[in-house]
This record gives sequence, structure tokens and C-alpha cells, in this order.
Amino acid sequence: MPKLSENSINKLKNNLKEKGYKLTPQRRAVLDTIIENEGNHLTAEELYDAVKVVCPEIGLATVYRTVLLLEELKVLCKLDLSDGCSRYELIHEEENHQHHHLVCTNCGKVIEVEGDLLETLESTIEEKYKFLIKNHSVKFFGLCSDCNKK
Amino acid sequence: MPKLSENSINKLKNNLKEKGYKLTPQRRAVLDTIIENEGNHLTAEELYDAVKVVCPEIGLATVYRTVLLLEELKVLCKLDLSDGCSRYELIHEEENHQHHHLVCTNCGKVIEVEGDLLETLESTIEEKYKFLIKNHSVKFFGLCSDCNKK
DNA sequence: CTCAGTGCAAACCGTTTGCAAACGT
DNA sequence: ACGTTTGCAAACGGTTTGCACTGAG
Repeated sequence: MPKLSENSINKLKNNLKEKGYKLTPQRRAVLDTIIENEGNHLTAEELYDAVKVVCPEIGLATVYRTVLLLEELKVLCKLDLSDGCSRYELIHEEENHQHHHLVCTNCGKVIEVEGDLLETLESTIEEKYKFLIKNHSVKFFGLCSDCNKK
Repeated sequence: MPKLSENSINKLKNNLKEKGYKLTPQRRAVLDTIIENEGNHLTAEELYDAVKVVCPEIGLATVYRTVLLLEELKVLCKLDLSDGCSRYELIHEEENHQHHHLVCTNCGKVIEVEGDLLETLESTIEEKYKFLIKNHSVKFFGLCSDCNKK
């Protein structure tokens, strides 16, 4: 945890400095909390509650503003799981596109699918529709292994 | 146009009757408008404006309620193009899943991709994650052929 | 005649914004 | 000191809901 977090904080610091932004305790706290909760797909509200533990004076608006900033800096990306609120997850520099998500419609579990496995489909589409694909959003809805057993 | 619309209206009538619902002029008008605008991906607000031409007393709330009902009846499905509002499109009975959409991030054009071409990926996922896929939401963001030329 | 359906306005809820005060550099 | 960033509260925009009235079956 400390290694990953330190790396990210340093990268963030440089990113911010480059654009004339400041590294405030609030921004640090938001990033730390997201790192600690990797894989949890926190909403802004959940993130706010978690950040408040460490930084009680923070306002919800600051969380929204920070998350927006981190999105611009390509540190985070917004995730829509079709439940009416946005969630945020870390971007891993190895991945060129967003990965896919499996959403269990019974228990709500969200499983991440590594790799994107869409190269073939994407090149078919680029060819056929002359459409240059920059990113995608791919979600599968259904039953996870636990819910399917019963 | 009349053939398709009449078929749909009759089907709807039966669907409604089965569940004890009524076929009101408002519901007729909403369905008619959606049929007339196939491929246009209307938002609730746009649908409301279009329906008002034919049925001026209708309220926006009724449009929302109707669209919800038609979704339950599997006549429509809700579409999220990541622009902050829901859109609605007719379900064609031939298709087992929702088709895909290409969204141009420059001009906003939305292109529909026929066929789903995801069978391979889906069976890989079902195998690997023991996840039973019921539906998917697949969007590609990028530049359409017009915007890519310039 | 009855109860489902309607129109209206108010409530909702996640998110954004305006502003004066506070703080990082 | 300067200008960015913050917290607060109010505004926003799409959607939902409560209620008395209306109209389809």
C-alpha cells in the first residue's frame, strides 16, 4: 500500500505542478482513499464518507471537483453501472482502453474482466463503418456464479 | 408506416389487456411517436415535445410513466448514451440482445451496429467467470467517418 | 359505475455552481 | 501576497411521486 500510494502521489504532484494546480490535503486524501478501495467502484457519496474519516472538514463539492480533476489528469475514470450514479476507478497505465464489467442483476456484484478481447470486433467495425474507435464501454448483465447456483 | 404501426398497436392492446391495463390515447400517441421516430433515439423530453403535437394536453409525467410501462412490456428499451439522459428505442423481436452503438464524440451522431458479434467473447466470459450473461450494453466512442476526414 | 390513468406541481437526488473565506506556493 | 482551492448553500436538470380529477372498460 505505501509503495503504490507514494508512487501515485508523486506522479500526481508532478501532474498537478505541470498545470499550475496545487496538491492540497483534500486531493491527497481523495486519491489515497481511492487507492485503498481499489476494485470497490465507489460512488462520489461513498468516497465522500470514506474521505471524511481522514479529513472530516471536506465538503461533497470538493470530492466532485477533485474527482473531475483526477479524471482530466487521466488518473481516474468514471464508471457507469446503470444504477443512477457515477463511480470512479483508477486507470492502470498498461491498459489502453477501459476493461469490461460483469454486473450481477441479482446481488449487484461487479466483476472486472481483464484484457479486452474486442480487437476483432473493433477492427470489423472500424472497417465496416469507417468509424475510428477511441474507447468503449462494455457491460454484461446476468447472474454471477453464486446467484446462478441457487 | 401504417402496417407496422397497426401491428404494434394491436400487440400492445393485447399485452395491456392481459395485465388489466388500459389503452389510452396517450399511450397510443407515445407508441406511435416512437415508431415514427425509429432510429432517432429520442429522450423523454424530445418524445414529450413530439407527442404534444398530436396530443397537446399530455404531461411529461405521463410520458415517463408510459415509457416505463412499455419497457416492462418489452416493447421498448432504455438506452444510455452517456450524455445524462435516457433514450428509448423499439425492441425488434428478432434480436435476442440489445445491439451496439457507435457514438461520435465530435458530432454526436449515433450509429447502430447490426448483429452483435460478441458470441465468442460472451462464451469465453461465461466459461471463465461462470457468469450467465442475460444482456449487454456495448458502446464504442470515437470519430465517425465524416468527422475523421477533416 | 369503477378504478386505472392523467395532469399538475412539488419533491427527489445526484451533481454543479457562486461566493467569500482559507491556504498552498 | 497572489491566485487557487475550499466549504457552504443554493441552483440545476432529469426523473418520480402525491393527489384530486378524468375517462376507458
